[in-house]
Amino acid sequence: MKRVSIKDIAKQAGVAPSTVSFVLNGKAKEMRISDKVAEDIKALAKEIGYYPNQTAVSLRTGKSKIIGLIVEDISNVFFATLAKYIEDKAYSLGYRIVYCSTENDDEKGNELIKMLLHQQVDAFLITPSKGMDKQITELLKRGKPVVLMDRFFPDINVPYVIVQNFRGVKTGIEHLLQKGYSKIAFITVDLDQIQMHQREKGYRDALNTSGFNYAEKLTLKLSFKQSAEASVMQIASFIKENPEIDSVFFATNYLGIFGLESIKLLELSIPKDIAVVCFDDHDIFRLYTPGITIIQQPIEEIAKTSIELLIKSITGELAAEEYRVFKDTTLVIRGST
Amino acid sequence: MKRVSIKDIAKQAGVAPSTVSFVLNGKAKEMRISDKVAEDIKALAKEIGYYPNQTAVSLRTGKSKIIGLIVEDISNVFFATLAKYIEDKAYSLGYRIVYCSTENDDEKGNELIKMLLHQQVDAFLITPSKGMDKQITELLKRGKPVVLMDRFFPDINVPYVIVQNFRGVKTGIEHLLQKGYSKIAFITVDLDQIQMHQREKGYRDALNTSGFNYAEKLTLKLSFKQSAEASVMQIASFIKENPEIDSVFFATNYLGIFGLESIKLLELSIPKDIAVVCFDDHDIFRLYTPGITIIQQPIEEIAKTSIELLIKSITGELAAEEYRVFKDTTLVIRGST
DNA sequence: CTGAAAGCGCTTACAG
DNA sequence: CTGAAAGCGCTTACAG
Repeated sequence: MKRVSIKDIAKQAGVAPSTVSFVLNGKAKEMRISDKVAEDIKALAKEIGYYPNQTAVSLRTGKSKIIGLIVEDISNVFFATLAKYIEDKAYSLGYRIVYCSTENDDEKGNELIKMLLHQQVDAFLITPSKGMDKQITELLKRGKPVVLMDRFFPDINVPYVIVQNFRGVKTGIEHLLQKGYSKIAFITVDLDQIQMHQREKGYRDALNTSGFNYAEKLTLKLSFKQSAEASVMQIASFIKENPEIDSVFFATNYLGIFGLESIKLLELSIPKDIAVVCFDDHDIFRLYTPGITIIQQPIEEIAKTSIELLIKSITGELAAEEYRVFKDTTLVIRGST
Repeated sequence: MKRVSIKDIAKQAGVAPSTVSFVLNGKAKEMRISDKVAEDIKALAKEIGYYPNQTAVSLRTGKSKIIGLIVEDISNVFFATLAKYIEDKAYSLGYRIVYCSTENDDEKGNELIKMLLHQQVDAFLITPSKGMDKQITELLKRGKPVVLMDRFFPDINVPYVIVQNFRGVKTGIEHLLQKGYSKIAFITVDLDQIQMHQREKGYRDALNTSGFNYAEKLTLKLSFKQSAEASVMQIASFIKENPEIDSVFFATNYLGIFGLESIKLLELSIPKDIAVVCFDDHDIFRLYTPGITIIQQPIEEIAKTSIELLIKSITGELAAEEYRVFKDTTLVIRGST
């Protein structure tokens, strides 16, 4: 079964290939092709089951309709979920997605970007890791549309979609205050990232504007590099040393606490009467159920908006004011009534 | 910055484009092009940073070097992990991966296959759901290489890579017997799938060949369609009604038990002194730690072998004897010493 | 040993 | 209103 080409249709319809192309691309009116001819061609194309050869279109137009999705690790739930929503949205807009994982290896990321570039990828959707700034600048220099998700570089002028970190944390803290908790421990990591700073600011701000005093000693910054066990131990003794603590806010799920034993241990080291709120949902918090409060990231929205920005960027409709998009988080109380 | 084409190199090297093409495709010897010319061209290409336009190559050769990965849901851990390993392997072999999720919707799957087909995808890697048999037959009819993963259709003659279901379960049961457990409950679902039959057979066989009697009443088949709560209740009363039970073997993680509450409830309804073994690792079993035994599926091996078969199939080197590949499971005792 | 030419399937100025 | 022609960048018989 040979594939039908535009030529076959032209031959059968008794017109030139170009006429067929115009009709099928909706340029019949523009090219002032008679309605009858246009209708005939459309009917014939449908009957025959014609479908344009995307490769030929790509070669001719220089557009592949392929979006490169670069994440840290596609097997990670967060990125996989993101990928799912991106897939949905992109396919409905006529784009395909080619994915790859950098595994936080800048060299690999570099290599992948280079490859995708040569493979005629139209545009890029990236959740960048720290060292990818140069590569992204390079993409922009080459005129490739790029949208960053979940993270961003303040120094690079590129569209991004991230979460309302400040506001999200503030809502979570206010929720605790409303419930009558006021000695709120804030547990975070020592990463020098904008998101983390914003979250910490949300904590302070919520306390101060609510008339409670922000107490620096209730903030615990874990070293990102230490072992899961060390982190758990640190949290446990922190809580013991500050018996006034009535609640804990985890600023991130990237606390470096992995492995079921560590998580179990963490659970055991937090007394049952201490309320727990955490930013984003992850393994580490699966055990705190029911009653735990989650500041949930809107993965679906991040995905959809990112694709939308990217498409706009491809078609040149993206205004500079739209470059920065912040999505609101949702407060979810798990399993409670 | 304009892209360099084969023509540019030809011009600079003072030869014809075809000569450049031959050299760069390693056909210099075959075409008896002088070593000097060949070396010059290679050096020039490297210096200039030449990279072939894959779209043009695709159009000309009819090969896109794109593999379509069709799974049920890319956001699911199992499939996402599979995707990760497939990505690794495929990229190293010069293939890209376009993914899509069927969401167990046959119509959507149909649509996706059709689309990928038109988008010039070279070959397909599929974890098929029940209703995809016709679509897969259609692909084969069109001469597209296909490899199935994790599931298969006994009636369709297509390569597949699955797990040693029978042997895996047998190993798990024997493990329990060795530990001194002999009243082993077998909990499965009422799906009429080959895998499930093989697993049940593994259970019986292990008991019978070890000199213990297979007792049918210790097998519980849950309805796949009922709610998570109903399943948990059924399991709980099953265990209560059969107080001789000293251990439980879960035949699958697709028991329809989702949601943390249900899982917690399940955990509570299984007395601590009952040993638990389960086929494959999943949310549902995360809480049973430490001490739980997992019959782990080799996702990485499934992925790698599948790609290898697919590539062989593309190049026409796949012999019929290689069509069926069975991978061994691994017995993992979680968290115990 | 090497080059000129055709052609993959499409789009799009250009000429009637 | 419509068609002939060029060209996207490559590969591969074919001719010398």
